[in-house]
Amino acid sequence: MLALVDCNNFFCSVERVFSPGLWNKPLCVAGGNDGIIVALTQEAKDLGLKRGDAVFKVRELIEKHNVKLFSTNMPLYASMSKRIVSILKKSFASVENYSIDESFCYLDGYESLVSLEKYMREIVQKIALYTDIPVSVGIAPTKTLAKVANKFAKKYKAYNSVCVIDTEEKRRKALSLFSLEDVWGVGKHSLKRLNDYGVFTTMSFADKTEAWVKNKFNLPIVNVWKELNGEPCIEISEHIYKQSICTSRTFGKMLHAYDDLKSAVVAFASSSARKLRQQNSVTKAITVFVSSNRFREDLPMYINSYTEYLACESADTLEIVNASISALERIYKEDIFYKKAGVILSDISKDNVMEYSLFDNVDKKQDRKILMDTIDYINKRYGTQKIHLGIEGGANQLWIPKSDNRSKNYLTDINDILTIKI
DNA sequence: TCTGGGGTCCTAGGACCC
DNA sequence: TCTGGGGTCCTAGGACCC
Repeated sequence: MLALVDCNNFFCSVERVFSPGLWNKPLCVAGGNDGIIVALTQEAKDLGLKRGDAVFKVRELIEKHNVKLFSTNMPLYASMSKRIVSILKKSFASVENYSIDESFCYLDGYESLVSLEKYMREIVQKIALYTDIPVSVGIAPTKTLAKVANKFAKKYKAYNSVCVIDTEEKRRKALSLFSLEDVWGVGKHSLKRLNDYGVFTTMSFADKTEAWVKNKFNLPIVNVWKELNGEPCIEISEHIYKQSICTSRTFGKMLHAYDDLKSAVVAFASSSARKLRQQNSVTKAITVFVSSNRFREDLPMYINSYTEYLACESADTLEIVNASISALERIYKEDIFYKKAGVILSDISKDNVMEYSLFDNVDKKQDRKILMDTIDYINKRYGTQKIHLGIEGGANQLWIPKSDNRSKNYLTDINDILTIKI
């Protein structure tokens, strides 16, 4: 058995922790550039707002009902996420941190507990006590069934935050009430194909024979089918480090001049390099992509990318930045208004298996390593961007996305710590 | 005026080998 | 009419996830 612990409306709940007056009010969190809604509370959903709505299209609705709108504040959410994961890690031997707001806890060895359900409920209370974040728990023999159970725990108050699928009877009951499009791993495309074959409900899909499913679908859907029938197929995530690292932004305004675009790309490359070093990894491939505004039909459309390969692995900001500049030089075109760009690092491995080039000056490598460590140390201690490359530009970088409604960094910046008056 | 940012896994098909 | 048979590795792009 395993338990999926999932935070309710995570981004919104974190904002509410620091604005307690908002617990029963409608609130939304917008994505980068305050472009689209990425998270919203039940109260906001009840007003007709949806995840993915373009903010400018629903502005009227938001103002009419006095919906509180926040810009994304990832450092705040990441810090809160860490606190919740650390509570789980103290309670279970094996925890897989699946996403910023979800973790799988493996319950092998915990079966002897009088009641798993009761134990999980205590953890829910502990998380609420320590962090104020409401979470829901789904317990089942497979990840996909735990996802199903979790949805029930969220949807129906009577479960009191914890739902268990541990018998065949409960499994069949849950699947007959569960919408096929909500099944983990069934996307738009697969849903349509299933519908075309006359399969419209989760139960009828699970009740198909294995031969039928294998004959018509590829591995991912076959695995979903097995998991719905109680056979675990999705392993514990093996990757202890990311296999690709991306930093990309939609710009606050369109960029035209090469130098402006270059500052953005350099900043993204530099940020990706920092993330790379954080997980003690090195990269060999640096991809830069640029794009015009895909919604502007009156302007020329342009999307392109180029990948530079390093002679040998590196986590050195200067090397990665240089590679990204030469990639940008290959794809930059004049007469284009750029709206988005990004830098992707791939071909990543652990830095302890790093190769050195026969033609490299070893001293230089060591010096660079010390330089990077020092920069990371200073930026960690005194704030990101305290030390950065000159070509990233100053404080008025043109590419910086809009985020007018961003909350403070209550948990990660000493200057933003809340003052409580008693 | 304004339409996000980050990941993973799988597969088909090309390039290459004997 | 016939035009080998069998592999491996790599990559771009699709599908899906939060």
